[in-house]
Formats: sequence, structure tokens, C-alpha cells
Amino acid sequence: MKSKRQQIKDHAARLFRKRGYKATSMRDLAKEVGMEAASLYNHIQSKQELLRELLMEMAQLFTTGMEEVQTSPLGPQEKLERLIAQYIRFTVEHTDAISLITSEWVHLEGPAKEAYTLLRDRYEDNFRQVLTDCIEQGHFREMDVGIALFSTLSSLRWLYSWYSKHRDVNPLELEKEMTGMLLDGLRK
Amino acid sequence: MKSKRQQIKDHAARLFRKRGYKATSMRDLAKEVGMEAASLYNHIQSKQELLRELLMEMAQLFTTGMEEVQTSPLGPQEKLERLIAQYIRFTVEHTDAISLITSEWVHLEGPAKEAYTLLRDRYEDNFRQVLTDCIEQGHFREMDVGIALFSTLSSLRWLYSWYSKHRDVNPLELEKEMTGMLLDGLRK
DNA sequence: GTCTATAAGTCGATAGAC
DNA sequence: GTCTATCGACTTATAGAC
Repeated sequence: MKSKRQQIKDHAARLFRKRGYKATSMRDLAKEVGMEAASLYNHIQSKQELLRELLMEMAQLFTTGMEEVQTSPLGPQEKLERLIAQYIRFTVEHTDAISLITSEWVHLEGPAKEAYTLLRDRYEDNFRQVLTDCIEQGHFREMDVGIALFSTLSSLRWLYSWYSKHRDVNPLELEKEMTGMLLDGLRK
Repeated sequence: MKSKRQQIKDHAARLFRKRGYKATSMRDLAKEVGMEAASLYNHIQSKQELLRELLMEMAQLFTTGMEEVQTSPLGPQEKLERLIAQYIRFTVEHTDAISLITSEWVHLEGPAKEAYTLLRDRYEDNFRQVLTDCIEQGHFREMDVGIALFSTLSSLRWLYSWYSKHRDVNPLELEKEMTGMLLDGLRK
């Protein structure tokens, strides 16, 4: 049985994804949970706290995941494949909360915003390093690493919007298709 | 010399991109333009009108662009390359307004929302058909067209966020890199 | 722990002087 | 065409009864 606090967070993640943080009122959220807006405050401190916790939990997920891959004895190409598979798994398991890391983080206030962007930038730096290693090993084309990183992460970041409309797809099949797309492109 | 109305729209596009439609107040916008909020209403009807016009202009741009490609005598692969190049050109020329088509369209109200999503869905259907033709011609791998479409458009849709931080890049170089990424992937 | 009532502030938009 | 002043609705959050 989920705590009422967790139920509120789950509904908040879903509403923030569908309408955005600013366009979701505490009255909207309360209605979804099945109580009055004032009652929410017996379980949470503020609307901002909901956004902060949801985003920080996802940032922590990615940080831990990156550490696991980085400390593994795998080669760069296997690390990249592992990172892609990991991103897809996170998206399947936390579709609503994952969606917030793409756009809603801009509504973080105070020190939380800096803490969040620090973790995000660190993740991207590590991801970029894996791509650089892949190129240096000679298995990947000589390319602009910045564009390759942006293009790869864009596909992964927007997977949630596709997945939320195709929840029936087999995650393993999705992983195979996405990895093929990113590594080998569209062309035969 | 740009009309004051156009100046307001340009500033609105930039603020909507940076903070989002809901988080941008008419007082914010007025300050950027250099007047009081009430004075904006001598040039525009409403905040919603700003979003509607910005989005509909972009939708029209893509609709016309797709018609040009579809009625051309090119083969499917050349059509795809043309569509990618076109998307990149639109992003370079209208970075702020283009950004809105990715996420801010959800804040459209009334019939405009349906009119917008109709144009968007039609564009995506045509794009999907080009991909399908590419596969049937045998030049492309056998793959899930839905995932290929989503992945390709994700990279293109998020180009604006990368480009707004790298305005110095040569658009032709960008086009070459992006096309290579999408068609041939990361791997050599 | 949930409710009603409300505080305190912001929002989009308008009225009317100049 | 720009301003000041303001309306009415909506916002997050709190106070206090039960």
C-alpha cells in the first residue's frame, strides 16, 4: 500500500507531464488525489517541493546508473550500449517523472536548480566522454561529438512521449530498435 | 523597420522559449519591449493570440515545405534528405518560434489547438510515408517505422536548444553532420 | 487528517485621462 | 499610443474548527 504522500507525488508527476508545472494548480492535483487543496499540505510542504523531489530522484537515478557503467570493465562501445539500454529502462519504469527532466526543470527555484543542473551537466560530460572514447577507438565515425551527444540524448529524452502512447510495446524490442537507430542510423 | 506588433511577437517567442508560455506574464513581456503591460493591448488582442499566431506561422512553414518536397520529382531518400535540411534551415532562421512547436502548443485554447494538431499530424504522416518508401525501395534497414519517425523527429525538434547555445556554427556544416548522424548513425 | 474560509499576491485584460 | 489605476479571477499557502 502506497503512502498518501507517494500517491500525491505520482499524480503530480502525471499532471506536470501532461500540462506542465506552471499550468497545474494545487486544486487540479487535489481533485485527482480525491481531497481538497488545503489537505495536500498535511502531506507535503509546497508545490515546489513536489517538483524538486521528483526531479532530484530522477537525477539520482541517472547519477547512480552512470557510476555503475563508468566503473565497469566494459569497453566504450559496450558502455554506450549500456547507457542507452539504461535510459530506456528508466523511461519505461518512470515515464511520468522522467518526462520532467526534459523541460520542467526550468521551474526549479533557489539552490535546487543549481544542484539539479550540476548533476545533469556531469551526466552529459560523462556521456560525451564515452562517445569520445568510441571515436578514438576507431569503431565510430569521425564526427562532431557535441552534435552526436545532443542528437543521441534528444532521441532518448523524447522517448517518454512516444512510450506514453505505446505502453504495450515490448521493452526489449524497443531497446533493440533504438540502439540500432542510434548506432547504425536509418540507412542500410 | 519592424512594426511594434512584430517586435512584440519576437520578444514573446523568446520569452515563451526560455520560461514557457504559462510562466511568462504580460508584465514580463512589456518590460522586454519597453512599455507598460496595458500598452501591449494597443497592438495585440490577447496573450493567447501571440501564441496562436507564432505557432500557426510555423505550422504553415512546415506545411508549405512538405508540399514542395512531396510534389518534387525526387526519390524517397532525396526527399528525406531535403526534409532534414529544411527542418535545420527553419530552426536556424526561426529558432525561438520553432522551439514552441515542441512543447508550448499544449497551451493553445479552443479551435486553434485542433487546427494546429491537424497540421502537425498531417506533417508527421507525410514524413512517415517518406520513411516507408525509403524502406520499400530497399535502401533502408527493415525497422519499426514508428520508432524511426519518432527518433528522427526528436533529434530535429531539439536542435533549437543546441543551436541557441551554438549560434556560431556553420549551418551547412550542421546539416552535413545531422544528416550523417540520422542516416548512418554513430558507428563506422 | 480533512474540511471551510480566507489571507496575500499575481494574473490577463479593461477604463479612461492625456 | 502610452500611461495609471483597477477589476475580477485565479494562485499558493495558512488558520482554525471538527
